[in-house]
Amino acid sequence: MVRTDDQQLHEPNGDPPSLDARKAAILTAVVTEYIGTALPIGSQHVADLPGVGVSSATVRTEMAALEGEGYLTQPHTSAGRIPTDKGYRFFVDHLGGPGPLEPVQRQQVRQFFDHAHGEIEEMLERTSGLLADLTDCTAMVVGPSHEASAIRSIQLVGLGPRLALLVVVLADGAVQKQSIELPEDTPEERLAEASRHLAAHADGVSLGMVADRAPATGDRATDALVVAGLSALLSIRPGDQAEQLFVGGPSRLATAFDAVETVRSVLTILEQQLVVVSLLRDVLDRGLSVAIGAEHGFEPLASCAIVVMPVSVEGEKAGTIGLLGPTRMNYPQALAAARVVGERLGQRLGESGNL
Amino acid sequence: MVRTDDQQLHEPNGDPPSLDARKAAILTAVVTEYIGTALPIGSQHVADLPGVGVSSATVRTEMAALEGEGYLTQPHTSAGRIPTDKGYRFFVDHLGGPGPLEPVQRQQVRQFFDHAHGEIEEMLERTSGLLADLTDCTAMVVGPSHEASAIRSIQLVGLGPRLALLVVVLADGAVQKQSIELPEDTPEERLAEASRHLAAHADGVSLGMVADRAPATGDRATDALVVAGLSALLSIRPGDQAEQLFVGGPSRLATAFDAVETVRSVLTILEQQLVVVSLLRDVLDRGLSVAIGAEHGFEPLASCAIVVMPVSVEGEKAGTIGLLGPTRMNYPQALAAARVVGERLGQRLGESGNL
DNA sequence: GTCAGCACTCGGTAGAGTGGAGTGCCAATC
DNA sequence: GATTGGCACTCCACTCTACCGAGTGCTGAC
Repeated sequence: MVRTDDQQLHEPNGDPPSLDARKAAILTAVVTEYIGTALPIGSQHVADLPGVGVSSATVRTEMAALEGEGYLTQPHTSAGRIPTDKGYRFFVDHLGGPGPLEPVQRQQVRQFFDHAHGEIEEMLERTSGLLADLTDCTAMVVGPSHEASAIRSIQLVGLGPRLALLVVVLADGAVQKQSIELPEDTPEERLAEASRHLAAHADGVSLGMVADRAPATGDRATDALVVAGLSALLSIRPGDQAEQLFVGGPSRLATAFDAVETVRSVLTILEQQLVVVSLLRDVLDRGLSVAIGAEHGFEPLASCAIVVMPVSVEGEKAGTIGLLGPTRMNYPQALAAARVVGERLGQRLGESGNL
Repeated sequence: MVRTDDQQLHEPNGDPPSLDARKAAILTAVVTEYIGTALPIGSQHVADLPGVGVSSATVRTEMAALEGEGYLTQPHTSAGRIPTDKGYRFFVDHLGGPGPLEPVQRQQVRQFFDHAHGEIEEMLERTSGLLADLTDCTAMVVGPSHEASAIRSIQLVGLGPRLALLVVVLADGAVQKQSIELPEDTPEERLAEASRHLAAHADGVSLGMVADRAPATGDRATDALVVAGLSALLSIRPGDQAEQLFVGGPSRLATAFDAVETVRSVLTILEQQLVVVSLLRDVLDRGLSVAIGAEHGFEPLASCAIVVMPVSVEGEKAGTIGLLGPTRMNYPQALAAARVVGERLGQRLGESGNL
């Protein structure tokens, strides 16, 4: 396992690979073919490929070596080779970044964002669908955290005799709300008055920075209302749950895996919003853009790979894009789609959101 | 297929069944057992059950008759019987309405609604999860249509130099929004002025009833803004899409079906919000609370059954609950859970929403 | 009408045989 | 010394067969 470090990686993995050109070419060929066919790749098959100018016997020798070094494995003797997680890792690390997208897909993305409009949540939801379409993977889109977004408007709206709604509009276009119970027969004016006080106190302040005490208003009943509003306001940002998750195309999982049990367990994970969001964050925090198999350290997803791509608006982090597929997913395509969609989404959020 | 009509059904099916008590008991036994085991049920197995006081030979005769009448079928000769859609239909029609829920589950529902609070959308989302937990089916919750809900507050909030957000608060606690492009350098006061005019025009009016023309304000720039706001307001209710759909526990599908292809196709359906919502409405419109197999006339879900339950607040329709599972789903349990959760949800919406 | 008994059917499983894809190794070649 | 064609070997996937057992339909007795 110990090996000399003769190569710089943009995604170091603790065990920097050192493969000569031919081994690299063969490994790449196996990965590419396996991604396409999902069938073990034999030496003859590789030798037949253009770019590999050696006989199958030579390929066999090299493949045996690659297996010894942990890049390839055999489902059984006398079968072809399939890549290990380490093999995929090498492949991904040597892609040289995400490639370009197919022209048709470029067009699809352009068209999508040209017609995207209106609500931010709806757009994020539809973006997850777009990504799923582009990549045939399940897509995850994490919306921007509203923690740092300034409050643009804050208002108490009466809904019934004992019920009001605190409505907060943020600078990024998000609207948050929280219901508040009222003492019987609170007059409309008192709601308006409390609204004004809350606005004076919190307008322009970022959601995460709102002080938990407001100056007194002079009227005791109004003060009570302001306190209630403030506590509702503070409850809007319950730590981690701030980010919304949109999952697109979960049905693709059933295409990717043929064991129904695998599908079930992965779907179960996807139902847990918090787990998914923190998993994505975790991968990003470790500086990875791809997590393959066991790399993300999350056992139930050991047969999956995850592609993550931060979405940023004018340099500021404004969300995350994720793609979930089998370890034999089409990495170049997934990375390209994630990059392009991420960029366009960031632009779009910048146009409309203004963080 | 033509048969005499000697029995009233609360869910007529075009071909009212007439089975003597013993046939009915045997059919019910087969359905119940098959729901539990997912294995074909043999005559011996049925004869062993308490309540069926005849020998397996007699059961065989009856089962052959039931098969002839289309209630049962055999996967192959020399296998036990499994119910047909018609068999399930008979079973469901003769349940005598949804039964009671298990005490543990009752407790679970009570606890859930005691702790439910805050945002309506979040509660509906979590309700779908609750239903999935209770029934082991995929749950669908359709939120109330906001068409008839009165506007309580309408406001234009400036987000950037060329962008504003129209925020509409409805009496049922829903908040709708739509972004509006502004002419360069629209002053805050003009937004406020336009907000006031919009409010005067639309406040108290139900979302579906807003007139598409507002009286002039006297100022041309403000008028333009009001017109823009009004058109945004009208675009908020794009016909069918008004209802929000929350899907809970799609992973249960992977438990229910062992063919990954079935799972994939059903998941694909669930991704199409519009299709699901109108499917549920369609079933309800036909006066059914259960649609089995081909009954809903939707080919891709031929191996599924759907349980629907309207949610009403003070007699007004305020949403729909749906359960999706295999035709061999546990109907009594599903119906019971749907009824109880539907009732509690209606109450809850009544408390907080005030339609 | 009910039931025990019986012959029959047919799916599922286990075991044997076969074909083929792919491997590892080796000796010949460049 | 690297490369390659040749060859023996392995082992999966598939087929065929036999067989067990669950379950059926039928029949004749009660």
